[in-house]
Amino acid sequence: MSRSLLEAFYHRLMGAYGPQGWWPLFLSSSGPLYHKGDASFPQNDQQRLEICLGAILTQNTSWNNVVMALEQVGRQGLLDLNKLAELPPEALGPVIRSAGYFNQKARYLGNLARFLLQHPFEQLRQMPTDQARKALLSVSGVGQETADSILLYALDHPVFVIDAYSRRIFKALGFCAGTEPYDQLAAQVMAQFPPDLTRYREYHGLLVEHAKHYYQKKPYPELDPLAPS
DNA sequence: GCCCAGGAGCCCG
DNA sequence: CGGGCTCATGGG
Repeated sequence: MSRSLLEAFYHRLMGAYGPQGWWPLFLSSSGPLYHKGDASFPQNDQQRLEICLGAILTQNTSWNNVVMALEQVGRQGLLDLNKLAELPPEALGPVIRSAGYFNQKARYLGNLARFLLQHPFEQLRQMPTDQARKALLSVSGVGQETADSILLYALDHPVFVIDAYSRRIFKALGFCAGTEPYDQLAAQVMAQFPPDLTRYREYHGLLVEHAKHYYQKKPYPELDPLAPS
């Protein structure tokens, strides 16, 4: 994993697409969906919770389906930790139906809500990153990518999120083999691309945007138009 | 009809 | 540790 290539690619993406301002909020924010260059984001626990719910709901699922589910959550007044913690999965499932795997995800959301009641956002934010990560991973339904998304976007911990897109793109560009275990790939990136909250958020958002342009449908382009030389 | 989406848990060799 | 299976809706 070359530091200069990783850096160059970041700037190419930024030049092509501009700041992405992830994570998109629409339920708990009356302001803009995206938060370009806004270091004070997220601003409150309700926004942090929305990010956590989205991180679970988007597991192997297109964002559009997640939006529909989150709208139902809001409509039912369920953007609320206490309610989510107590609501039986059979009752929550139909609400998030559009996000798919709704029986599983209803359980996962309940697990996470009960965890967050025991570990308030402020506590998780102050905790050392690796300790907060370990705690999140103890929740059934929170795997590595979901944990890192929550850490990065909801808890302001500078961790690099590896997802199917970033792995696919880095592999195509020859940055990595593509078969590395999650932790190993994340560690390689973070060793070469210094931890920085805003840059990590942007890089992930940019990779997803780039993937939607060139890495959605097979066959992928022979040569990535933004490949740094 | 088919393929895929911003994965995770479980089981099995 | 790695691979295969299950979970499910909605859009292209």
